[in-house]
Amino acid sequence: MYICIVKLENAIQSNKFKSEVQKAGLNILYTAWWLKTLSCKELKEFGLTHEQYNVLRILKGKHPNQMCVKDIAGRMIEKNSNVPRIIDRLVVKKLVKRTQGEHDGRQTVMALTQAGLSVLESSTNKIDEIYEATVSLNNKDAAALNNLLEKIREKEK
Amino acid sequence: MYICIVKLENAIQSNKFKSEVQKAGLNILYTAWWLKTLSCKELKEFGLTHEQYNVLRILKGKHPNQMCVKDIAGRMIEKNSNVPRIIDRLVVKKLVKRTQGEHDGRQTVMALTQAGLSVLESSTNKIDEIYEATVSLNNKDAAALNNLLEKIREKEK
DNA sequence: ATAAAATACATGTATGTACATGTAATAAAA
DNA sequence: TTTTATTACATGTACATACATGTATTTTAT
Repeated sequence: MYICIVKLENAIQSNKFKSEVQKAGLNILYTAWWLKTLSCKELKEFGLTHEQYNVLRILKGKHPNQMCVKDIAGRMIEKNSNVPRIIDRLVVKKLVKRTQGEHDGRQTVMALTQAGLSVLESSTNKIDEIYEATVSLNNKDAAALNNLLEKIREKEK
Repeated sequence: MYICIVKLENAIQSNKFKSEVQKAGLNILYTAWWLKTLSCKELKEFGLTHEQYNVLRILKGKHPNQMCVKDIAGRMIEKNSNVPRIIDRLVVKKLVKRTQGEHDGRQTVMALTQAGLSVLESSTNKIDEIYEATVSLNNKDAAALNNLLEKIREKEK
């Protein structure tokens, strides 16, 4: 049991930031890594990786209907994820059932199996629990954070 | 030229968030991916990956002195990075010089080469430029964001 | 001084990212 | 209708992550 290193300066052992904006960039990257690590540790006992969990969560959104690869990819957090290969592994574990598309022969369509649904539910409970215990942020702060993050990304590209 | 998708709801095509806190978690992960993609695209023309750039930046902090693997690893944003192998690639490109430690034979110590310093400087200029043009956040907002992110991580673990 | 423990790093494997390219099915154009 | 373009996905490669394990060197304990 030890106190988590809070300050970015400690986490990456540097205090030479050009600006608050540059520091914010690093802070977002570091916090994302921290959050990801947090849930990965929990997911491991369910035999899932972060991205496999993400795909299961997305599939649940349409359950018991099927989704094609493209629809899943569009909902992934990391857009360059190679969805077909993540699904390969979920199919091997029988958490997802994959069949050829009917009205469009190019598509492969996926649905959660009963096992997939059940693993998803227990792992989600576990992650919610950990977040509850570890991510210290009230609703008001979370809303402020959401606004700031969306502000960052608002420029044309 | 198109307008960047701002809202997380659009980015991951979902609006079923359990709470602002859960949404904030996803928002951080997505924004980190967005930032990373932004700089990766620029780094590519310098033949660098995100993590290789991070190592060069860290080495510059002590330049022209050397650093060992452990010191570099402690400063990485993603703590599970496999520093020895990232360095392998930088050595091949002659951006970093690696030698055996003297006062401790277990260590390998690294320093930037002149080429490494020069690539680092031009790529840093390019990235600063892109951030300036794309990351829309003023200093006050950035400071608020930094506080919120550090607040998230403040719990014991 | 010798054995045991710890440290610093290298290496191996499964999985994922980022991106290029290939292939079959569908849609659009001539 | 036939050609051409596009779409949806599969596959390949280089690099990175996450984690386990191996190896040499140093430190500590006996």
